[in-house]
Amino acid sequence: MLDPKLIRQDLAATAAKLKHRGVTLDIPRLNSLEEQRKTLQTRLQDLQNDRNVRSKAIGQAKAKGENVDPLFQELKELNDSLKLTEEQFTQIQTELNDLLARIPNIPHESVPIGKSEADNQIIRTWGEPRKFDFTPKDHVDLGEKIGMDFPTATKIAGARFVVLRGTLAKLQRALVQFMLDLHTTEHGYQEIYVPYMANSESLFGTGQLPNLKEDLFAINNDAGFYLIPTSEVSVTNTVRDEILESDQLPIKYVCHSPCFRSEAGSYGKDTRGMIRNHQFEKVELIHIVHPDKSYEAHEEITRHAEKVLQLLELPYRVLSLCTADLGFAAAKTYDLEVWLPSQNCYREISSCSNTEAFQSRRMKARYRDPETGKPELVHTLNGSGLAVGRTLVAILENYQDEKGRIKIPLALQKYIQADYV
RNA sequence: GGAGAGAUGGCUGAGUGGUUGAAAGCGACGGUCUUGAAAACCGUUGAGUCUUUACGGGCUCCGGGGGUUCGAAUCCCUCUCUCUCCGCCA
Repeated sequence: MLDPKLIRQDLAATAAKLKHRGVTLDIPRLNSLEEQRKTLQTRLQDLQNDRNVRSKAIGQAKAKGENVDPLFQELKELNDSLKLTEEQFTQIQTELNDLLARIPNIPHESVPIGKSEADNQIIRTWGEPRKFDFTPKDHVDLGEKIGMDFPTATKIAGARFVVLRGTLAKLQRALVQFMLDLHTTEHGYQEIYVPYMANSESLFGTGQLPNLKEDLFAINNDAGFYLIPTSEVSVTNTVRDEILESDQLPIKYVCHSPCFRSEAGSYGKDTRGMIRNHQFEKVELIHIVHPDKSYEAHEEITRHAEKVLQLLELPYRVLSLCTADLGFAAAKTYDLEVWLPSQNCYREISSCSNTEAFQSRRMKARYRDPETGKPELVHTLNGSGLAVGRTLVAILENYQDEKGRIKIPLALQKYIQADYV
């Protein structure tokens, strides 16, 4: 959520910045709603004040044993107009809030302006794509021979699921273990385990609701749970409605979880293999930081995700997403893209975003400023470190030999006692 | 699943219709005292929001939502959560 003050006081400039994201604000409507809100709220509060004062007077008069009947009559009339004003105010306020809740974050000034993903900016490239003296197979061809089973997954659940058996299942587990160990021992994260279902307040807090509801799996029960599309939802919401002491910051969590995405709207896209499944494993990095430190933290979290790829010796590049490609909550995002030989291109394997106060405002996640003693919004960041399913894909494809065997990366050999899968 | 008890400020905990945003204690902060510290004493100490250049003033909030009433932390309905006992169970 944007600061409502921007809508009130700086609407034109805000609209101009959002225009780069391809979002057009309905300025006349916002202005009109805001004007009505102000009028109604002032009127409502005056009426409430009037009611409070008079009601107190009744209490005092009664205590003295005076006749209070005339006072009753006045208040009954006042209450009628109060009720009416209250209804009008609530309606306008709801309308305005619904509108505000659907406005995405404002891109940071360092974000490249662009019209599509083609305008994303390459920040750096690491490693050299391997030269093959044979035609590299894709992860599906490689995987099917060693325990990657799509037909069985389809039977159990449907399309966009996978069954992994034997060493392949173990390889995925080794990747999780490796990433968690790296981030907890080398990068100073605290490991955290969280629910894989979340309520709508949490999904609203991180920005998946109301706009991105289509991407979620809803649980069909009274509690109104959703399966988490990323543990960012659960982990970031640990600080929802909290006022943290400033010495608690920064908070750095690492969390392994499955992620569930409906992939509505991506029909026909990456239908083959493990690239885009309804369920996948991810190790997520979360920072809760002082607002002055969030861009520093953004570089740090990105480096931490990169480190995983470096240790696995997987070639990758870092992109700064342009204004048109930014996610709803993000002010700035670096995507990490890993080299996939079968596709002869780089594919997203991590996304590291600074949401600034966008999520914390929705969540009321604050820290106490030691100078003023006042609560202020924290900044929140999230980054995949990494998407485990896609890392598995990258390893299969980059570490294959001519016979279709997969060499185990050096960094994983302490987790998996084999040279090859 | 059955029976019961609860949910109040950073914490403990009073408050069952009328100057109660809320006693008291603890904690925290500031001050006095002290060479310094402790103790003691005095004072301050919730959040959100609206309005205002500012000073200030107002409104809302006692788990969430709804209702009764001139007036609700207090009464009613409902939901959520917590605790105790029983049953079941990874």
